[in-house]
Amino acid sequence: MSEYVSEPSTPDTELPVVRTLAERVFHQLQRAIVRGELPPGTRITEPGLSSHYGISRGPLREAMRRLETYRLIERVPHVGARVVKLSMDELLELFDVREALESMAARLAAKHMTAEEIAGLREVLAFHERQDDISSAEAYYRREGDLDFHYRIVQGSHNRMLVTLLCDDLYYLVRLYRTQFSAKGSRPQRAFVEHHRIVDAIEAGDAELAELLMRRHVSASRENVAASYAKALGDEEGGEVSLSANTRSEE
Amino acid sequence: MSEYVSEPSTPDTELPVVRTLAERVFHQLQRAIVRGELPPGTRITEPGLSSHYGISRGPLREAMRRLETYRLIERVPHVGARVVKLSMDELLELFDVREALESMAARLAAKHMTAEEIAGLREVLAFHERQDDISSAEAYYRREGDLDFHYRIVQGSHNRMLVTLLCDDLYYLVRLYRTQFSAKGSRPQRAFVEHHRIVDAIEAGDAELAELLMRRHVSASRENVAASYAKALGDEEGGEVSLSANTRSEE
DNA sequence: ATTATCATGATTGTCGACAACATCTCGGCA
DNA sequence: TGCCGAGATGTTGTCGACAATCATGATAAT
Repeated sequence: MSEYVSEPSTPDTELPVVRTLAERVFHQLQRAIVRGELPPGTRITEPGLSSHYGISRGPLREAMRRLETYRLIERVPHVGARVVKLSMDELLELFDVREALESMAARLAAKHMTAEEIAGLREVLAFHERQDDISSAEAYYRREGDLDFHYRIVQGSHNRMLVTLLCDDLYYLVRLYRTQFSAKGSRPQRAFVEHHRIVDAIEAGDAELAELLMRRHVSASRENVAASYAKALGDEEGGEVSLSANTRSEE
Repeated sequence: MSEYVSEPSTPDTELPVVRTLAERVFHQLQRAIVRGELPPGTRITEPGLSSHYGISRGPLREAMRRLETYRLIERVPHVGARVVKLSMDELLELFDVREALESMAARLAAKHMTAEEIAGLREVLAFHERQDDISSAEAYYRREGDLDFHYRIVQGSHNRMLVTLLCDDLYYLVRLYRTQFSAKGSRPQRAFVEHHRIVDAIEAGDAELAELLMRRHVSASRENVAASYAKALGDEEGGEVSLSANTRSEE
């Protein structure tokens, strides 16, 4: 996990120099949650974690507060905190938000993206295709790369608020949903085609088209997830569907 | 300020029972910042505020963390915190984000809004018009009511994530921008017409139209602000434009 | 047997103090 | 005179302890 494939110069999230204990334990907890090491619904207790990480409750509370802002945990005053429990409804809601924000990002990217950024974007795409040809089973990297693709477009919007919202606030939630619902990438071919068309539109500076295509792209992903879920729900004859339904969010 | 006009049953933000010191001082600081009592760029020092509010630094730090997540203050490790400094660039970025999210909200509202919610929306509109006829100078209430209009549509989307993002996270930033740039409401007639058409589309269940109209509505507001700013900038012949330029964000 | 009440335990909220760090000031030196 | 560095000062980061609150389980009354 920590070793990336290191091909198209991974976005390199600036490797933030951790200057404080709270930051360090925050990143550790964040990774643990996103990876599923702390399953959803797990009760988070301050004395427990502070002793586990060997720090005081002060920095730990700060870390938990930051986790709360990322919506990775939920806190109730005087009661405690739990790792966020994900529902299919909320996943679909997240798709709607992404559809709105990422289509806007694509629109702005078509206007503001530099030639270098577009080149980097094509590089990512080419790498994905190679990766897919070689070992199609290695869905993990593809998924990460998928996020990379969207990540770069958002960056290309040159809208700092948009970047913060999508890449900082919602990014980890998306990743959590993927591990949650054990997304098995499917229909990669179609996704690749859509990706290429989006880049084409961006390169052509066609803001409206880029926006429309990104919108369809996210929407199609949403419908795919919803359909898979409905099918899984039908297979269990109205019974409760296990959380790790065979949904696909190839992004 | 604290007494509202109390006409169309103000959205009544559930009046959250403050269960902890940190929450209380958080709300106090939030109000102080949004109202401009703590001007932008003001240095926030923990000992100062903790003694001012008569509480310890612990709860105060928690309040400041929450303010940071609302982007009302900016913190740098080991250095300190300041009330956020607003630039015109960031205001325009915020408009782009709002355009994306609120148009999506209007789309969803057209699908999911109940008859009661639509009736409440019309009530707000009617109240605004009355208010406008009587005392057009009382821009403050109109502006608040304006936010109320958008607020209700977002609520009508029935998308909790969208509601949280717009009403909880970005709401206070929008209010801060308004006090910042001393928005003097203009072109209220046109805004009213646009508001009515949006409600019509929602009532008709026309999602695409509602989305398009809301998008134009926010976009027009954005362009209005940008134009006012450009004009003010021209009036000063390239000189530095005062922060409280005569921009209008009546939306 | 069921429900209400209360004691117990654990967890969160709050506090004050100490340590680490950054900034500012002032003196020395080229 | 201007620049650099050491010390002083204030702020933030961290810690441990105490108080307030909530969940749990046992006990007793109906």
